[in-house]
Amino acid sequence: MEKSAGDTSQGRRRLTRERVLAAAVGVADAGGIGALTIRSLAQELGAKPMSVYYHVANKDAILDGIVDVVFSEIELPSPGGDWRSELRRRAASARQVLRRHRWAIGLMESRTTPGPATLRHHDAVIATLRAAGFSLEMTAHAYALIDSYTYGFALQEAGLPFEGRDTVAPVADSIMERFAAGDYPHLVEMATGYYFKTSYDFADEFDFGLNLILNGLSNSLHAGNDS
Amino acid sequence: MEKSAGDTSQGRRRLTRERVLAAAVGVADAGGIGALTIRSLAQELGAKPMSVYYHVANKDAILDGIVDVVFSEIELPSPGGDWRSELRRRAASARQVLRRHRWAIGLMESRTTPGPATLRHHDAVIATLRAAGFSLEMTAHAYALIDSYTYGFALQEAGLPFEGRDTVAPVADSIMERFAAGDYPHLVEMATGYYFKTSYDFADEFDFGLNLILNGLSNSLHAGNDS
DNA sequence: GACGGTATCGTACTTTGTACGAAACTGCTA
DNA sequence: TAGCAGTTTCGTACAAAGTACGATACCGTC
Repeated sequence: MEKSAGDTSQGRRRLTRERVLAAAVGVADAGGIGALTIRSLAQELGAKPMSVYYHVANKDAILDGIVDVVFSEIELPSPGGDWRSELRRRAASARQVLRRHRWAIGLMESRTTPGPATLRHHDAVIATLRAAGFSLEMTAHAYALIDSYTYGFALQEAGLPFEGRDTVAPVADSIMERFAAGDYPHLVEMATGYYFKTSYDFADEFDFGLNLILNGLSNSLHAGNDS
Repeated sequence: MEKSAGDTSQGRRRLTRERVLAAAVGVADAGGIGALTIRSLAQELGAKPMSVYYHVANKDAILDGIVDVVFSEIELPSPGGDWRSELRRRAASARQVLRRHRWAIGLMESRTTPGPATLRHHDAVIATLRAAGFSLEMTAHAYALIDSYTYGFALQEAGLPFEGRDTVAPVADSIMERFAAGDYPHLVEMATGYYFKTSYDFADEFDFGLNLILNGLSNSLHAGNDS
């Protein structure tokens, strides 16, 4: 009749909202968002399904919660430093985090109640832009632009059937079969002539676009106009 | 004993994959993707649940299918015309379509098997870039950039708790309560000083970013280098 | 050692996807 | 016209998942 010993795999100590959310992130990371059920979550926590409901209102609250957890993992830009490198750093961090938690980007659409980490994140980005000298209007423009690009890139990455270098080729063949009819000639050209080269990694595209955007914003900033 | 008369609301004629998918889009548009169940879909079609399974393998196939339907609604750019206006047109169309079907953007993450309309769409964009004189490498860059921005913008729009002008103010108050503590000062500054003005419409941000991107790409094209 | 709040859990109901096979329908041939 | 072979629709039933409700176990305090 020992107390709090002999756990299966996970810790058996008291549940908390934080532990619940952390476990939920773990389950989603491991098996996709579809694998995240109250029952699987409870098992991960070494508890019974209904126990998690003491710490979380319902599954929607869990989804809101883990989105906020994901945001909390993104490095914040600091309004003091050079705005371009700060924003570059946070964009790179955001992309890495969203890569680590592929399911997150698909969740962001449906969650309209941002958590504290999410708000803090947005606040820091706006602060950085304002400190750099952007007007309110230009800050809105820049903010929408940068975030759209960052999350959009992550969205595309999440939809790719392969990941990184070397995993492209195996997938290529099965995909190419569907193109046998000769439709989509330009897609085929890009695929065979560029994408399917083993040296290609879609992730490398990120920097090109980000640089172009930051350069454009820098010009707008110094020119002082908005278009 | 009349034949094929006296329907309730929807047509009672034979089901087809197309009708099933169209009805699915309708249900999702009306009540969100969460409202799309086999049973609700069957009711919309004036049929019984199991009947749809003759035309569609399972629910996942329906999700794949309606994503492709959404893509089919986006205007294609034509490789002949001015590439900037062509891409602007298709970007605007894409945004409108994704606004009409808010649920679609959240679905794109999980669907890794693109349908014919999706492939045709991508093919047309690539064709336009190639026709404009972009190299394979630059086409890849431009493509990733433009699409990331377009879909990312739609993703952000979908997550907004309000829509368009005039609907901002009502939501503003309830949101502001959460900021009472004084955290997020820059977010508050943007909100009160800019976003919550009744003249503000987030949708207007789209053109600014798109112009900046197209200008940047145009420069890269004429300069002939990649960075 | 009794007690009141805190935390966990057992049971059971509802919703949803869908397997399985039967029934209804359709066009065609004898 | 009757029968037949697909083709299409549907009835029944079960498993997985969210969660309401109330009971039980735990835990620090007097």
